[in-house]
Amino acid sequence: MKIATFNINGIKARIEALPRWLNEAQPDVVCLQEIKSIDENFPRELFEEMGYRVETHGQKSFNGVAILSKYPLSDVTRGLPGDETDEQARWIEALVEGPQLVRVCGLYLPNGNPAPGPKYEYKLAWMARLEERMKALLALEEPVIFLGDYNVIPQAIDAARPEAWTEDALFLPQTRAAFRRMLNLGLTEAVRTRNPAQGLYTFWDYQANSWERGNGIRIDHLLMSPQAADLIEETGIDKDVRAGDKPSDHVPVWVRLAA
DNA sequence: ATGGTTGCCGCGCAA
Repeated sequence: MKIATFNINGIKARIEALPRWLNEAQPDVVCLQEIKSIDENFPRELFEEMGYRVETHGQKSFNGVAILSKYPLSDVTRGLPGDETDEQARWIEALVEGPQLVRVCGLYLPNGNPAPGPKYEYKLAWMARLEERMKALLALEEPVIFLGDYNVIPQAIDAARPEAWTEDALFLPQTRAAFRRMLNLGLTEAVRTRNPAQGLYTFWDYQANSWERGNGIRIDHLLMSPQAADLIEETGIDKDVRAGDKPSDHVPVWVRLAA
């Protein structure tokens, strides 16, 4: 079972690139971020015709997350618990009823810039709520994957030019400490645990020829519960997608599980 | 490089 995360930066803008990648990569489950669409405008039929179930948690213009799955989805939850006043669509959770029962939590963690400021405070508060949700689901001792755009550069080796990010909300010490706390709950970061190499990136800014210059960062992650980590067979970053026609600024990241 | 680019039912903002 192949499970992926992909920040598409707008479903309308990716109406060709996303199906193209789905046909090539054949993932069973995909968590999408930044669909930038309300539920009613999401082209669900397009993906249903490709054999996917579709669950969305949309928002007008900004944010918005979704899950595509070749297997039935149940127990769908929209919105990260812990703050009833939070209106931003950044969290969707579902139980995938495949050969393995796996819970997937698709997340779009706030960017947080500029820092310091209210946006950074919101990011840190959101990360605290995420940690609480992780604790609650880890207590079930079942396969769970928390995957998406974390907007966190975990270490200096996760940026081509780490010195350019020292004041950025994606790389500030408080941000990295909050991410480290999540790993310390007992979660395994799928890509890094399988590949310690430098130069693994998942995002290249549209600006300043970042892609051509190799100026990337690694901010899209899959965090696995112990029961999910035990099933990992392979991980990957579909870097070539960034060189395709009308690409997102992020590329897909995936894990293949046993069975 | 105080710029640069992309997407959003835009009229600036978020990334």
